[in-house]
Amino acid sequence: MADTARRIAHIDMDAFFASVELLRYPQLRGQPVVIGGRGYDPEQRDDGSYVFKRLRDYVGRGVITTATYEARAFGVGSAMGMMKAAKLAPDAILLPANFDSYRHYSRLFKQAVASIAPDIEDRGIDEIFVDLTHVDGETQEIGARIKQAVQDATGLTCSVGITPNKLLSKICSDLDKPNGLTLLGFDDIPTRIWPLGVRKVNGIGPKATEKLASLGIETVGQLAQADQGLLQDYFGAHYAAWLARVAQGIDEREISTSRESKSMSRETTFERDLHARQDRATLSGILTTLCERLADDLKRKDYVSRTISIKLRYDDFQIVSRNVTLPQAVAEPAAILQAARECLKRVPLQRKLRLLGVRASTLEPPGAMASAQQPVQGDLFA
DNA sequence: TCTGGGGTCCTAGGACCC
DNA sequence: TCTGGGGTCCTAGGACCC
Repeated sequence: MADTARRIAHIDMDAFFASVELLRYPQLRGQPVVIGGRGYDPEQRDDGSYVFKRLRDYVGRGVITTATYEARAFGVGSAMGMMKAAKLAPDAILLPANFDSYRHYSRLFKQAVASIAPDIEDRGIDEIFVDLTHVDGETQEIGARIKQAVQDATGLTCSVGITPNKLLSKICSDLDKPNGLTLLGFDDIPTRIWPLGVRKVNGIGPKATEKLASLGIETVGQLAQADQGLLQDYFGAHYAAWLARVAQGIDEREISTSRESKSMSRETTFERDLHARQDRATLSGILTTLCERLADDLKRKDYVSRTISIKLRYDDFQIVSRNVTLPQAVAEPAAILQAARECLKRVPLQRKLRLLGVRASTLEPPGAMASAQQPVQGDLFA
């Protein structure tokens, strides 16, 4: 289908986790608030009021997952380490993440949009793509209706971009945050898109941005003018061709309304770095728990897995992974644990560890369920 | 004591098969 | 005294996204 015929919306909830928390704690409205960390909750006084933790009081590892716009004014943002954030905004209110609550509001917001336009592609807990091509009405008016429906269902605002494709809509939903509604057509690309930094493009990350900068390419417009041979030399034919299309605002991808999971995983960062020998019992317990949780996830979603992987992050942040593909798909915790131990044997364990993870991929419906597994054996993390 | 946890997709090399 | 060539599966790592 030609892009000119399509109307694609990208809908992004504004500061989602933090906004949900403000529904629960409206007294914090207008203040810098960040979500992150673990192992604490606001303390409730006898009179029902709360004692909130400040960012400066936090000890431990972790990152900020969301910051209110008041907190962002201090330079605090998503994925920033807590210690760094505490230096920038020591007095910001700190709240722990409450994923059950976010999932609840996520469902409400998606249902509200679905009542207006049913062709929805899930892009995580707080954003979606929606195909409005066959929805009656003016684009602007549909956008306003969607925002109102989300507000009515959740009490939360979102930002919406509506353009002929996913690439442009994703960029546009970000142009007027929070509570924005941005429409754009192909004719607007030179004036609205080309001045933007390449990093605004979904799929151009930190590495590619840096590489492009080294070629003197900072904006999408400069990318559009770049020599194709040069891009190929630096990025390979495939990515170079994609970059060229993206710079022209070309993106033919369809909305994908349902997708099977490709993998499921569980991982955890330890409160302190652990050593394979000295902390063997602790690590063994953690590995067992991860495998049990993963088995629960598989069971809940009704999958079995043929490939089990482990992931380690050393104290120097180096990541290694090992995986094993089994003759029979598995879902039982003991079988996953056994496979994970096999993987562990093949990984260097001299350095201290910061993170341990287990992943299940090559997922299948249970069908012919895996036969009974051998009892777990071996010494590693026993 | 900077730097979470859950994902997807791509690349590249080796094994193995016809 | 050359070492085809395609296809698939498996493994490990890396970029990127929310």
